Amino acid sequence: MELSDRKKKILRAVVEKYVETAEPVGSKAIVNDCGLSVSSATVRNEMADLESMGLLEHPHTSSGRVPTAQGYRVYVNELMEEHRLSEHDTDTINRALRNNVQQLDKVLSDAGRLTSQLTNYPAYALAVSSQQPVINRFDLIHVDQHTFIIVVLLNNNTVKNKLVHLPVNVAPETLTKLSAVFNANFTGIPEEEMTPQLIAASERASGDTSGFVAVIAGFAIELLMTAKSRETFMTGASHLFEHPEFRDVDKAHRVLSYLSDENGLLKLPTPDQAGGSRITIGPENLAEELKDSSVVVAKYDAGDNLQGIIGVVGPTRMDYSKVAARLQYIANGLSWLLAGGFSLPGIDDRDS
Amino acid sequence: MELSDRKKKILRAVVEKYVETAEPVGSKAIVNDCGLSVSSATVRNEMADLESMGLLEHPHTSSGRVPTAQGYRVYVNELMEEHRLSEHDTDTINRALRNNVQQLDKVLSDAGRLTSQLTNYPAYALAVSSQQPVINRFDLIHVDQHTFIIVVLLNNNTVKNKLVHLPVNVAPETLTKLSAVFNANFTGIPEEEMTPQLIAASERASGDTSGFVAVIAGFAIELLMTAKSRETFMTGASHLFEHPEFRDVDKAHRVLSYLSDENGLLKLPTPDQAGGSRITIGPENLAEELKDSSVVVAKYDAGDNLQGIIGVVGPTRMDYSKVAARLQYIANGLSWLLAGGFSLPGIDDRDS
DNA sequence: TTTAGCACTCAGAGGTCGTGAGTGCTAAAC
DNA sequence: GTTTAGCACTCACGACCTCTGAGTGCTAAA
Repeated sequence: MELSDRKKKILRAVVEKYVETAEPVGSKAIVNDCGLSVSSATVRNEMADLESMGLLEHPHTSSGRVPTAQGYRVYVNELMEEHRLSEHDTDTINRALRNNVQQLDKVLSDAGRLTSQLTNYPAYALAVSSQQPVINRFDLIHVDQHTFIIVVLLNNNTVKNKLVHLPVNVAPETLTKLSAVFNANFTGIPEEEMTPQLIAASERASGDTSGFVAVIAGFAIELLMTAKSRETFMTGASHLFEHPEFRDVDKAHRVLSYLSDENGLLKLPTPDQAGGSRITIGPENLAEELKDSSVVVAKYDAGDNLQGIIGVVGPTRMDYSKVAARLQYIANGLSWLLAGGFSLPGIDDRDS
Repeated sequence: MELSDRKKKILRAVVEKYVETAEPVGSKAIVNDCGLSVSSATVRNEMADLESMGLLEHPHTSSGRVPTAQGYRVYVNELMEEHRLSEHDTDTINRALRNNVQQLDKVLSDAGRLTSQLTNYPAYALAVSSQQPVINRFDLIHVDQHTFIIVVLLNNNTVKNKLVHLPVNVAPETLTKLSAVFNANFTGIPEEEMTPQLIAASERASGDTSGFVAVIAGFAIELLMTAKSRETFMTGASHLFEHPEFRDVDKAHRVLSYLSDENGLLKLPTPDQAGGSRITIGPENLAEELKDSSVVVAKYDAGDNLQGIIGVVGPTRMDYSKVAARLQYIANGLSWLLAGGFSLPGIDDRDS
C-alpha cells in the first residue's frame, strides 16, 4: 500500500495540525495551511481515501479528521522529519547533566526530572542490569567504638553503604578480620547462595559471637534482592493534566496508577540498542492501561553490564519528533556521563 | 462558645457521616443514624444553630449540611475519638519497617510508599537536619589501577559514596595521603568554606597534579549543597483520584503540581515535637494550592540532629483520627529504626 | 480528475421542565 | 421553654428539546 505524494502531504498536515491544536482537522484548514493548490473538496476525497485505509478517522460525521494509531505509525515511520534540537535545549541538558556528581540512583532520578521538564510529559527512568547482581568487594570502615560503615561494591559498579551502630564494642582488628572473611566468602555469589550455613561458617571463621556477621550478611542479602528488582523512578506526573486528552479523570487515574506502580514501569517498552529511541503508539502498547497513550523511550549504556532506560508517557497526540530527539540527546548524555565516567570538567566540550 | 452535648453529638454525626459518604448530610439521616430520640425538626433547629456558629454549611438551600473547616477543627480538637489501630495495620507496618536495611534515602522513600498505601492518600517524606551539614570523615577505598571509592560520613550520620574512574593511575599510597589531607582540611567545615584557595592548598599539601583533589572536593561540595536542600519524596499521587473531591481535574492538577515540586513540599506544615502529629485543615494551610485540602503530618526523630517528617495530603473530608493514628505509628517506628538503629532482629518485639 | 454547490449530520451550547431531597417557618403539643 | 407535625419553598440534577455551525458526502458540471 503505497501512498501518493499528495496523500502523504495531507496525512502529514493532519497529524501536525492535530498535534498542535488538539482539535479535529477539517479539509479547509488543510488547504489554508499546507499550501496545496487544490480545493477543499479534493482534499476531502483524499481524506476519505486515507480513512478507508485506516489512517484517519472521524470522531463523528460532521467533524474534521483525526489520525488513527496506524496513521501516527505511518507518520512516524515515513513522514516525520528529524527534529533538530535548539541550542537552548542542548545547553539546558548539558548543564543539568554536568552538575551531576551523585550516586547512580540520584543521577537516574535527576535524569527523569530533567526529561519530564523538557518534554512536559511524565517521565520514567530505570536501570537494568543484564547479569545477576553479585558483590565484588566489601570494605568495613571503623568509625568509633560502637559504629562502623559497610561499603559494598556491586558488579554493576554501583556502591552501597550502611552505617551500623551496635551496642557491643567494635575493634578495628575485628573489622579487618570480618572484611577478609566477607571478601573470601560472600563475593561473586548470588543472593540465593548466602545460606544460613554459609553465615554460620563465616561466624566460626571470624570468631564472631556478637552478631556482626549476621548484620553484614543481612545487608548483603537485602541489597542483592533489591538490586535484582531494579530501581525505577517516575517524575512529572502532573504534566499529564496539561494535555486535554487527560481532562477525563478516570483516564488520568488509570494511567497514573499504572505509572506509579513499579511493576508496571518494568513492563514498559524497551528499545533494543543504546542510543536509539523507540516509539510505541496507542494500542501497540501491551498494557491495557496505555492502549490510548503513547510511550517514547531511549536507552543509555552505563558500561559494565548496566543499562538503563528513560522514557515518557503521553497522549497519542504527541510531537514524536521533538520528544524522541530530546530523549535521545539526554540518553546519550547519560551514557557518556556514566560509562566514560571521567567526571572531570567539560561534558559539553565533546561535539554533539 | 461552649457547645451543648446535643450539638456536639450532632456535629460529630455530621462529620462522621459526611466523611463516610461524601454526600451532604440531612437531618433525617442524623436521627436514624446516631440514635438521638428527637425529631428531625429539632435536629434541623440545632443544625441551623451550628451553621450560624460557622461549624456547618449549606452547599445550597435544599441540601444537607457539610462541615466547614472550622467544624472539622472543633471535631478534631474536641470530639474525635482516638483511633485504635487494628492488629492487621500494626503488623503491616512492623513488617514493612523491619525489612528495611537500606540507606537513609531508601528508608525514607519506602516509608512514604508505606504511608500512602496505608492511608490511600498521597504521602510525602522528608528529612530535616537541624544543623548545618558538614563532613565528619573521608575514606578513600582503592579498587583498581583506575578506580577508587569515595566514602563520606556526614554529621547527620548519613553516608554517601561515589565510584570514581580516572584515566590516570591511582596508587593506594596516593589515596592514603589524600584521605589524610581531606580529613585534615575538609572535615567540620560548611560548603562555603571549601574555597578554591583551600582546594589549591590541599593540592600542594598532597602533591596532587592529576586532579584527584578537584574530583573529591567537587563531590564534597555537591554533597553538602544537596544535603542543605534536604531530601524529599512524594509517592502515591494517584490516590488523589480515589476521592470524589478530586474529580475536578483542575483542582487535582493544582494539588498535584504543588506536591510534585520540592520547594512546595518543604513549605508544608511541620509538627513541633517528635511522635506527635499535626493536622492542618483547609484554609489553615498557608499554601494557596491547599486551601481546600488537609494535611496530616507526623515527625520522627533519627537522633543526632536529624529529624524527618512524613505526611499525607487529602481532601478536608478525611478520617483524621485513623490517618493520624497510622501516621504516628509509622513515625514512631521510623524513629525507633533510625535512632536506636541497632538493626538486629525484632522491631516488633517491643510493646507498642 | 477536479471543483462548485448543496443537502445532511451531529456535537455542543443553551433553554425549559419535572422531580425529590431537604430545608425554614409556623402553630400546636408537651 | 422546648419539641414536634405540617407545609410551603428552594434548588441541584437529570431528561428533554432546540438552535447553530462546522464539516462532511454526494452529484453534476468544468
